[in-house]
Amino acid sequence: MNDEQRLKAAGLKATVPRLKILEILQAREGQHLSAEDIYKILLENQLDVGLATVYRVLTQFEAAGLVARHRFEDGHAVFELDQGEHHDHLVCTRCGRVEEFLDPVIEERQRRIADEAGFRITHHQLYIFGLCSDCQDKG
Amino acid sequence: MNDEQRLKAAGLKATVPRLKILEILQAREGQHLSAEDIYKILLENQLDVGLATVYRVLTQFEAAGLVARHRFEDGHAVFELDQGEHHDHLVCTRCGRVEEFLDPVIEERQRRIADEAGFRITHHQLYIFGLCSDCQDKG
DNA sequence: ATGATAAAGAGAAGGCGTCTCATTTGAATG
DNA sequence: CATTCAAATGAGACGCCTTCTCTTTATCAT
Ligand SMILES: [Mn+2]
Ligand SMILES: [Mn+2]
Ligand SMILES: [Zn+2]
Ligand SMILES: [Zn+2]
Repeated sequence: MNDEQRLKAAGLKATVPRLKILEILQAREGQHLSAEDIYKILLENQLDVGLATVYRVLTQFEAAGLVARHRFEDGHAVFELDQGEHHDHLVCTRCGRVEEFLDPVIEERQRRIADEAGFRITHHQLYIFGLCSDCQDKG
Repeated sequence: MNDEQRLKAAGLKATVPRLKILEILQAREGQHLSAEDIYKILLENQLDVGLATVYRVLTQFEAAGLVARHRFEDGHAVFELDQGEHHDHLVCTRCGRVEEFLDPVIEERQRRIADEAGFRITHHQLYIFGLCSDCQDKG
């Protein structure tokens, strides 16, 4: 399935901004990009896309399950492609380094906790903040 | 230890705004209040405190370990007294209901994950989002 | 190709939080 | 208790990320 088909499968028209943003996210898997980051990349590639469009498209992608939105410590959102395989994050509060992990035990426990509270889970966020090995040395 | 002593122990002068905000938080344990909420409560009590002061004090309280700051789904921060006993949250995305929980297994797993990645944990955030039992019925 | 409709671009507007600066307050001192 | 001065406050301006509004443009079914 190509990008155009992926968008249509999500109920979205295959427009130039959407295709380009999807392309950018695919080319940078593992990274966590802000809307502004993506906007700048578009401009660098001679693409006249409005910042508002970037925000709109990312929100639509999120609703369609194509991307995940995260709010690490500082408040402004970052995005990454959601390839079906969920993961959580370790974030260094000094240098911003991000490590990804997946712990089946934690995932299972969460389901159980929600179950006991009568909640039907839609999603969750687990961010572990701290200092990475490099930053522990640098004080 | 009374409130005045608690503030001084945290290296903060015992000022009227600080004492009142601490009092409000204590009177509403279990709730999660925004800066605006606290500001309104102060005004209702004939206390002329600026909103900027509320933000400043809450940030100082957070740094001193007196309160915990959370960012549930919508982005704006809420605060609660930090009584030493950490807990995490289940949040209903429809009605805003919040349930608190503490899972020793999850806590332990987090320490282990951080350890293996060489991170020194400072804190973490775990929010489970979904629909509470009431909201599942109402569609 | 044409038309109906969704989407985009530009910039204004919104909302939460922070900063600035003149004024007041706390608490240490005499 | 009066004095003193750094620390804290109040008011409002400001900043930043994000969303909204409105007109123009592009997509896609026919
Ligand atoms: Mn990630
Ligand atoms: Mn809580
Ligand atoms: Zn680091
Ligand atoms: Zn609910």
